[in-house]
Amino acid sequence: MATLGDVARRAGVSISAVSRVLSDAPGARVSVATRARIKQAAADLAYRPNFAGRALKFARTDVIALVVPDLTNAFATDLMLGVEDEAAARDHMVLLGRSEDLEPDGEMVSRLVGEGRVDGVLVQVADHRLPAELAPLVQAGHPLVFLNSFQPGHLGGAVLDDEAGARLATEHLIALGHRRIAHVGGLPQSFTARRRLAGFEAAMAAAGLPVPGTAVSRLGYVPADGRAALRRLMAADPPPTALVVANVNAALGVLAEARTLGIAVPADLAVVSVHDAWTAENTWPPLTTVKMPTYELGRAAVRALHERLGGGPGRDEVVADPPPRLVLRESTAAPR
Amino acid sequence: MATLGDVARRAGVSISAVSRVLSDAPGARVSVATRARIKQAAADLAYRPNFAGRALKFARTDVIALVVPDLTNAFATDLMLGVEDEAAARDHMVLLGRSEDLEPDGEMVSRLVGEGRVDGVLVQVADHRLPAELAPLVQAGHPLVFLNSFQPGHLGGAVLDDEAGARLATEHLIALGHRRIAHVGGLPQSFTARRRLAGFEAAMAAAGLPVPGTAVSRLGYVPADGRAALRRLMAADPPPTALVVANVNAALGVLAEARTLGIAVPADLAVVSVHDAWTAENTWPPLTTVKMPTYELGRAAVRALHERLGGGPGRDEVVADPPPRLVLRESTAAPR
DNA sequence: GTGAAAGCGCTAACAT
DNA sequence: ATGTTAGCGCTTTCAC
Repeated sequence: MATLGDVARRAGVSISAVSRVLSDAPGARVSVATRARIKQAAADLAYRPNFAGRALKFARTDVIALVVPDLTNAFATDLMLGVEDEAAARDHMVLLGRSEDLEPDGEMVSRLVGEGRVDGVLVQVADHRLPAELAPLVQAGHPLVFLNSFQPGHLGGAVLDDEAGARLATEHLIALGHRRIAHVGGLPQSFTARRRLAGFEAAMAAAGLPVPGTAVSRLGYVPADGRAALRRLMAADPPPTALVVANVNAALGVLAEARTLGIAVPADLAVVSVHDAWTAENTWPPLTTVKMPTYELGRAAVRALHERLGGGPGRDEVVADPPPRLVLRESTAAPR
Repeated sequence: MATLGDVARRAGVSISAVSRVLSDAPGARVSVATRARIKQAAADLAYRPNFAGRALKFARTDVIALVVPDLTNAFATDLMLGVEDEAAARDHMVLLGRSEDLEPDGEMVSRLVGEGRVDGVLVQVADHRLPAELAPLVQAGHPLVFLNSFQPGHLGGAVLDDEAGARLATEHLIALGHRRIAHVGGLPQSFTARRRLAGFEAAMAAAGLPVPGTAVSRLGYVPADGRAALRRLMAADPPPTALVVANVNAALGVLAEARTLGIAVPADLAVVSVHDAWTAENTWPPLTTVKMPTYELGRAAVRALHERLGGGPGRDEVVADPPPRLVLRESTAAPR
C-alpha cells in the first residue's frame, strides 16, 4: 500500500505538497504543473489515504456502528438502508455488528467507541433485556443512540410510533366489524411491546370494546411465540374472531399454527400484524400488516447521533413521518 | 479517552513501562510493585488501547470484513456465526458490510483493505454478477476470499457442495416414487445455480429419468422468481409431480403461488428446497429442505483468509463436512 | 528494572 | 509555491 511518501518521491515533491493536493486543502497554493504531477503519481501508485494515520491525527474515524440483535430480521433491512443513506450523506461509513449477546457491561460498545474504532454507536437492544441491565452502558457516557427504545437516564433515542401502529391495526379490525379482538404481544419488559399493547388497548377502549385478561398474551416476537400465543388465546370462551399481532415474525407463527389447528384465516380468525416485511407477501393467506417508517427511523437515529457527536445535548425522538400505513392483503376480513 | 501517557502520569512511571505491562510484553522485567500501580491506574482511568495507534504501529488491524449482498437473507445467519466464531478464536473482530451494489470496480473492498481498515475481506458475490465483472476486483490482488464461488484467476474461495445438496434433494423425491421432477434453479451465471442444476441432473440421470427442457427454470433466488418458475413449469404437459427448488426463498414463493393456483402441496406437487432456514418451519405445509453446512462454510472461509494473510498461497475449498442433510418436513410425499 | 527516543502515515502550523 | 517539522497513541530497541 502506497503512502504519501511514496507518492512524493515519485512526483519529486515533498510529502506536505502531496497531502495538500490530495486532500484538497482549502487555500493551498500549488502550481498547476505540480498538482498534475502529484495526481498522476497518486493514480499510478493507486494511492489511498491510510485509515489509521488519519484516525490518529484527527482523533475521529468518520465511522459509526449499527448494532442490532439479529441482522437477519427483516426489520433490519429498511433500518440499515436508512442508516446507510443518512450516514453516506454525511460522509460517514457504517459498520454493522450483531449484539445477540450485547453483554450487560457493554463490552461490545466499549470496544467500538472506547478503542476509537468508531465515533458513535446506534444500538438496538434485544427485547428481553431489562432496562436495569443497561445501566452500565448508559452510565459509560458513550455517544450512543438507542433504537426502538428510550433508556432511563439517557438522552439519545429514536423510536417508532408503536402506539399509532397498533392502534391503526386494531381500528382496521374494528372497522371490519370485529368485537372480540385479542392481542399477541411482546415481552412485558420490551419497550415496543408495552407501547403496542397501549395502542391496542386505546383503540379498543375508544370503540367501547372490552379487553379481558384472556385476550392478551405477552410472549415475544419469534414464530414460536406466536404459535404458543395462538393456542393460549383461542382457548378463551368465546374465542376471539381477530388478532392484532405485535410483530410480523410472530404473525408468521400464528398463521402456521392456525393451519395446524384447523383455524381458517381470515374466515374464522382475522390476523393483522405490526411491521411489514417481504415474508408477509408470501404467507398463506398473504398477511395484512401495518408498515412502520423503519427506513426513516434509521435516518433519524443517524441525525440524532451526529448532533451528539457535534457536541449537542442529544435527544429522544419519535419518528412519525410518514405515519404507519395499513398494507391490506388477505389475512383480514369481516367476521362470519 | 485515556492514553498511555495518562496512565503513566497517574502511576508515576514512564510510558514504555505502562506499555510493557498492559500489553503483557514477553520477558518484560517489571517489579511487582510498579506492575500493580500501573494496573491500578489503568483500571482507574478505564484505559483502552487506541485502535488507530496500534493499527498504525503494526500495519495490521486484526479485523476482517464479511461482505454479503443481503444481510437479512436467512442464509447469512449461520454464515455470520461461523465467521465470527472462527475469527474470535483467532482474536480477530468481524466487520459486516452490505454489497447489494458491490460495484464492479470493487470500490467497497478497496475502501476496506486499500485504506487499511481491515486486514482482509470475505466476499459473497451477488448471484446476478457475471464473472467478467469481477475481473478488476480479482486483479487488485487484495487478500480476499470468495464465498460461494470460485473466481477465475483467483485463489481463495470457499463453497458448499451444492451438487451433493441438490443430488440429495432429488434422490429424496425419486425415492418417494416421483418420475416427473422439475428444477427451479437460479440464474445461469450464478456459480451455485450451475452446480445445483448439475446435481439435479446427475441424480436424474443416475435414475434413468429424463429432464426435458420444460423441466428446468433458471430465474433466480427470490420468492417472486419461485412464483414465476412454478407457473412456467406447471404449464408443461404432463406437469411435474415434484420440484427441486435451488433456494429456500424461491421455495417460499413456490409454495405461495401453488396456493394461488390451487395446487395442493404435497398431494399434487412435492416440493423440496436446497438450504434450510427458520422460515421453512413456518410455511404451510412446513417445507422439506436440505440443510447445508453454512456455519462451517463461514469457519472455513476465515481459515482460508488467515492463511493468505499469513503469507500463504491461498486456496479453493469445497466445504463437505458435515455433508448436506435432509430435513424432512411436510412438503414432500409420494405422488398420487 | 526503568526510561528515552524513533517511527508507523497523516495533517497543519510554520518556515523559506 | 514548496519544504520542514511536530505530534496524534502506540510498541520496541537501546541505554542506563
